[in-house]
Amino acid sequence: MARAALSREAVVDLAVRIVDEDGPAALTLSAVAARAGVATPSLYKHVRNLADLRELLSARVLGEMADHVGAAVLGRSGDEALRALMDAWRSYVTRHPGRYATVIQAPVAATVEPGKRLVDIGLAALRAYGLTGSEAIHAVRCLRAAAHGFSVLETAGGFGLPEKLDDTYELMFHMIVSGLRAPR
Amino acid sequence: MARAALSREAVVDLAVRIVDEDGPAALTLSAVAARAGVATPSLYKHVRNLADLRELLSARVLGEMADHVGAAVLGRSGDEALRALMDAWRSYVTRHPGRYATVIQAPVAATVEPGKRLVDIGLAALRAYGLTGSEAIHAVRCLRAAAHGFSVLETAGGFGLPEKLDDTYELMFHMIVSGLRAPR
DNA sequence: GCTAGAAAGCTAATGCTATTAGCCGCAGGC
DNA sequence: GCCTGCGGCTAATAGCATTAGCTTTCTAGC
Repeated sequence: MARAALSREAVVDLAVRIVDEDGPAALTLSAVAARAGVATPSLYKHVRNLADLRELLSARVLGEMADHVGAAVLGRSGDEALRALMDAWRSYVTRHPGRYATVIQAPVAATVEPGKRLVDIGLAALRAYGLTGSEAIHAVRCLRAAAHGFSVLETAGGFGLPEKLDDTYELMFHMIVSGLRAPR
Repeated sequence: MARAALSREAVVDLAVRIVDEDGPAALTLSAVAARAGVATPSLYKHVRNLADLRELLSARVLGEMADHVGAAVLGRSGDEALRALMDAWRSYVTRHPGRYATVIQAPVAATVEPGKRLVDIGLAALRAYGLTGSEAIHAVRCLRAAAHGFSVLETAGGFGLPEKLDDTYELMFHMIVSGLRAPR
């Protein structure tokens, strides 16, 4: 191999920093090249094109989220596990809004693997609720929808009303738990 | 006035058609100009720049959504009103995924007015639940988070699992109603 | 130690995009 | 009938992604 100054992984690292610092709109190959101290076309030796980089970045971020959320749920069960899952999701998005925004507008292709992991983590968190098969899948989807919807609300500024988002979060969590407990 | 072939409104009309047909990424001033049968710089007579057009488009779409959702809720109350609100939100997004995707990645500035209207509609839909002041705001936020989260799930393909999204939707609605009824 | 080849960089060039500057013609008010 | 401004135009600039083809440099095999 020639000078291994750059690599596929290193390029994604730089992309992460860019979306962290300047938001997803700032993710251009020029910006990455500038940070790498390299001419723009050189990046094509590591990445197919900009769309490819975006996919790799999404996969990376979703993988990180799965790690973070998975670690939080580990060793807990019942309401506590559910709480840990939602809290972890929220805290990841709060800490890395730029990364999360990238994933949202991502193509689905590269994110299926970490996506499945997140589904499994959700299923594990819900184990104590005694949901079977499809019912569990629907519940996990609701968790995902709630977590995502709330995250967008929080990072977008939530209509700018003075009410505390923490309280909204509590209500949402209450809705989820009530819905899981109450018979249909 | 000279030939009023084009106008601010007409430009936004064309933008709507573009995101409908080719998605939000296809919204460029070139594309709009091509549809208008006009040179690209001519658009600057009607619109400040691309960002401005995106803002106008977001405002338009969110206004449409408020109309659609508002009409659905009108004359209903209780669970029925809530149901109508969520159904209308979902159906709008399903019918116009491109428009909705545009709003998501919008700046907040131009969307505050229709956003407030949507909040008011939500408050009206929840009137029968006897929520006071801040509690009602939190509930509306939860509705918005749920509707948005589910919409993204639905338009993005929802992990590709075989379970019917209609059933997920029912569970989510059940969660909301349970949470609103059950005491905290 | 030498050399062949590939990996990883480079420059040049193309084409698309937004955006600005400045020009021209027509319509309506005086 | 003239003047003004609106709404179009062309030309030009600059940033971006992407491709082609060249060069350098390291490494592996001998």
